Amino acid sequence: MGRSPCCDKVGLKKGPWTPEEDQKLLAYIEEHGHGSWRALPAKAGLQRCGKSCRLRWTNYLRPDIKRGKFSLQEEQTITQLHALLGNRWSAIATHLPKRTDNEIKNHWNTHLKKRLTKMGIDPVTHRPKIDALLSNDGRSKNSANLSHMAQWETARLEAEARLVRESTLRSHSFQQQLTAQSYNPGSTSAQPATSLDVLKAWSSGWSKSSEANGGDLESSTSTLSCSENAPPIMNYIGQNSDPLIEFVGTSGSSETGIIKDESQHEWKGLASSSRLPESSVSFTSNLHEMAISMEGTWSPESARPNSSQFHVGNVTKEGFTSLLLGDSTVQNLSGTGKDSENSGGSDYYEDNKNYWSSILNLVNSPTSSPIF
DNA sequence: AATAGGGTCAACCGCGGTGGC
DNA sequence: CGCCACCGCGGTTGACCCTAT
Repeated sequence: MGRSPCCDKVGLKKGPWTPEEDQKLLAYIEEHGHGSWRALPAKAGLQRCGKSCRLRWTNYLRPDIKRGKFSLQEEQTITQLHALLGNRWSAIATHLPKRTDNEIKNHWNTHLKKRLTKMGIDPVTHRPKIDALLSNDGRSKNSANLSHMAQWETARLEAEARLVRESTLRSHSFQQQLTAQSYNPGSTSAQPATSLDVLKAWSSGWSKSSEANGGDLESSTSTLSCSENAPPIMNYIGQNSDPLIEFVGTSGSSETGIIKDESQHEWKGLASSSRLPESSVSFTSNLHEMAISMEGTWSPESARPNSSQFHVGNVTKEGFTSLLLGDSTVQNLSGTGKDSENSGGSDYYEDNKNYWSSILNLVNSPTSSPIF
């Protein structure tokens, strides 16, 4: 096809860069800019392919790169954004100034992911791995989950479509801003920006509609009628008689668990066949891109003492992050008296709301990417 | 001191998206 | 409209480093 031969060309060097090569590349870019990466190596006198030069520049030589250990703040940011965006490292990197996507990806894979795993949290979904602890019959548990998922996805689509309509009516100016960002040309970070703004809009839209409707939305199947306090995302949990907690991050990778894959397929199928208004379709698409869903099953058993190493059922996502970062004060959360039948109650919702609020704060932060 | 095993991270690979022709 | 060249992204690899034995 039209793919460039790149490094397959004979005579081109591969492997680690020497200081001399670095110097050549630096000197050339400082003087001329990189221009066309493909043409650069010849002009700079390098026996490398353009791709290799670009990578070396963006991941190592660029002057605005911060190297060294990640701070706790950075780790928290990565964890939260990963919960939100999945493996979209470039999008995550836009919120960590001076860090490259490659560096963040490596740090996640070698440190943060392992820490989460050790804590019994699925690093893909950012939810506790409680199924195995709760059930001696993992298969039946999984199929129970799957059967719930179709319901959740249907309800979610309905809810989102409704929110779209409300949001459109309520905030025309917001829509203009959203549209402008969606079509921001040449910016690879535009998509996450849009998605996160959608989250913000959704959150605010919900609180308004909640006030207007007394928290009771029209659809009998809607999951938006369950909690007075929770933001809409949180409302996807708890409609069922089972309190639910599951975070399914839509990442670019395909090797994740059965539940996540099934969820995505369900979603796509429903989205393609649903009769949403045009604007809703794009909005919904963005929401899906936003990579947040919550489904699956959770049982009060998980909140009982001795049910697991820590009371995962009560640990909020904020708690996960803090646990990950060794925040003992939040660790205590998991051990407090929330192991009753009220596990899925207001404290639970409040904690989860806090988690997502922290993400929203994160993306709203002035130190974040200028796209916000 | 030698070495095996695990961890880390820079670099590569291959794919998808996009724009020009 | 289709082809091609290019760029950027995410996944993977492998060389190097560190630590335990």
